[in-house]
Amino acid sequence: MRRPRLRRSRRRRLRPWKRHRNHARRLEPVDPPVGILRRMNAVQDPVARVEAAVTVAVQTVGGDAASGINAALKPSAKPEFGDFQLNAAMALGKKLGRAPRDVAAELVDALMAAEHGLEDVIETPEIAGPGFLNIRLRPTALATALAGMDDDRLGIEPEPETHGVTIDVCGVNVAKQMHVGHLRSTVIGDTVARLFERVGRTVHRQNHLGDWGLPIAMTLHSLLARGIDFEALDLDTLNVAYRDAQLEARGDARGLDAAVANRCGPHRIAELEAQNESAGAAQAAARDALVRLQSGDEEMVAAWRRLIEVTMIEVYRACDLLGTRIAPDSERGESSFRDELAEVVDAFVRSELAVEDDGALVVRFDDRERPMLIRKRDGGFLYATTDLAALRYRVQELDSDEVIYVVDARQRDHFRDVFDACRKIGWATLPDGVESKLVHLGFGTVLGADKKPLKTRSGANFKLMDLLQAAVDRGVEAVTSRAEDPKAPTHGLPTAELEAIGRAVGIAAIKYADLSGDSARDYVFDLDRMIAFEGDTGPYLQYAHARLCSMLEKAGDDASADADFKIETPEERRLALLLLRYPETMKTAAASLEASRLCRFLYSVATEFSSFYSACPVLRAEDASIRAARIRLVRLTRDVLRDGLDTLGIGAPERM
RNA sequence: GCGCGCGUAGCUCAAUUGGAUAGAGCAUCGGCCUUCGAAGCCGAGGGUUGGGGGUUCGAGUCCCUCCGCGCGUGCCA
Repeated sequence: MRRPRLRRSRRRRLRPWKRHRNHARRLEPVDPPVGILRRMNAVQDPVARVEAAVTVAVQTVGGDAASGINAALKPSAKPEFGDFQLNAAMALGKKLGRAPRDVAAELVDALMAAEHGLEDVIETPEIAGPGFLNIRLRPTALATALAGMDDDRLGIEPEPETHGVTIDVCGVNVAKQMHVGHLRSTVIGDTVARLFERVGRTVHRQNHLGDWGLPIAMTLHSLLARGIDFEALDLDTLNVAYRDAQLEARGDARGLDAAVANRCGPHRIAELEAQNESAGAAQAAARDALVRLQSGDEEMVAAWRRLIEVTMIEVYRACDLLGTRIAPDSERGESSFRDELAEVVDAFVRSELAVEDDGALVVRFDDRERPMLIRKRDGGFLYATTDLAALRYRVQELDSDEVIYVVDARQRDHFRDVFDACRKIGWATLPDGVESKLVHLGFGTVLGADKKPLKTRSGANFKLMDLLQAAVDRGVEAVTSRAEDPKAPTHGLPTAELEAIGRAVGIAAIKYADLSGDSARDYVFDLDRMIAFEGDTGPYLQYAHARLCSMLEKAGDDASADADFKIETPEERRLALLLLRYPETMKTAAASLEASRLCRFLYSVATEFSSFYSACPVLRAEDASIRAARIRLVRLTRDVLRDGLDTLGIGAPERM
């Protein structure tokens, strides 16, 4: 059970380059086989041909000094600097002790050597500033490159990796409503899963339900004691029972100590004593209930199953509305590891990683004072114990070379402990020797306008469904009122259809706002801004997509023709160069677990398309070949936007 | 106390991991709809990147130091 624990907090961020260093490294073409593959690919793809030639040229000019030099082609900072830039000359110059501009000149010669055959692909690079190489693709090469990615996969080749990836998502607790704290785990977790799926990985979403232990037993006891009808049970009743059970069992030992110390009156002390006594009684009853549940008591087990069922109906209502692929096959709650906990502890004791301390069993680490507790003095297990069992299952049984926990950033220390312990005992190593990567993708808190964790006016947590409903209402309202305009493409659509579009718009607003920033940071939940439809929002992307669809619909059969691309105007060029970066953007976003990269990319596509749209007539283009070429560019843009939004888990209506 | 993290335009965020004049959106101001969807486009103003020092051809980014803020920190999850 992962309590989101919404407490006061403001800003928290891990530096991406620290957090994801391992991911970034994985992308670099360090192995010779990858280099060869790239060069084979290069036959078709002009950009890949240039990249391959650059690698060779840097080797040729740098010799031994070339190792460790970044020979990657980067998109130019500005259009004046060409399409791509190579910054290797400066670093190489430093290493060789030579003037960077001289090195740059040699790089140009090596790059344009006849053996690479690049004369038809790029113009002769220009040397700028301290030694930047500015590279410009010839228009025909650009057209060839675009055609190369215009297929079902949009240029994204599936990764050959056969191990799976496991992603811990959602983190719901049985008998409790989903609230804001679950939004991010669900949205970010599902999108990261989609990113991996999009690049061809096998993904296991795991919903680690808090469905076991004393809190659940307390709730069951409370419900049964009150003779609640389990058939008619709903989540609200359940929620109240959960809260009451917690309060009942809590007591106030600290208050009592304080009262005695402060010489409070006998009446106050007696009151607190009574409260503690009843708390003790409630705890004893809960323990008794837990024992019955653990021993398989029929009534208790049936009630427990019903508890989960009632909770999950609501969970899937939210997950479905959010458009996630989180379903019952993702469920693997704490209860499913209950029989492994003693053995997990034994394993740590046997390997002498766990030692007794003040009656408890702890695992110690060399580099930190705080130990990790895996068994309480009273013999009970802790969440770390369950997490260790679950982690072993995820690596070993689900065969994962990467396990990602999408959980509140404040649990960072906890996961560091669990991961290190898991590695120490050897459970992070797969049978084939591959070391599984264990990652905590910690996210920041959702704040209210007052910069404090988002709460209702009465101080309670916002129910997730209420939040979503508010966004959906706004979306439906906006779409409906716009459809009243006789000129609007949505004018006259049936109400049900307008509502479906409005729902997609409202949900897009919330999801995009959650995904488009650095996930580790807190953000302010401001529905007005999210749904403003202006600027960097989900609805803006949907709008661009709807316009593209609208043009293609008007183009009729011409939309499906594969005319040759013709890239001539600056707007066409900027859009084309951007689209070419789609495959790489997707791979980087997946490897770095940063959906925000894909968001930023899609936003650029939408704005570049808008500029192209106002500058370049498409359907009304006078020249037939230009018209056909632009229609195909529009189609490719639409496909990328649709595919990208789908990967984010955001719906893309054809009209809005 | 110790540990982890954060500080960029009035506000919300970027900056491709050390590259060119720190970029977007919102807000403000000025242009653009009888013509492919104006939920849009084009343009303007707005910055001592918390302060100081260092490393080098080059620092928002790396190192040191100070200031401010947040989170975590042994028997809850």
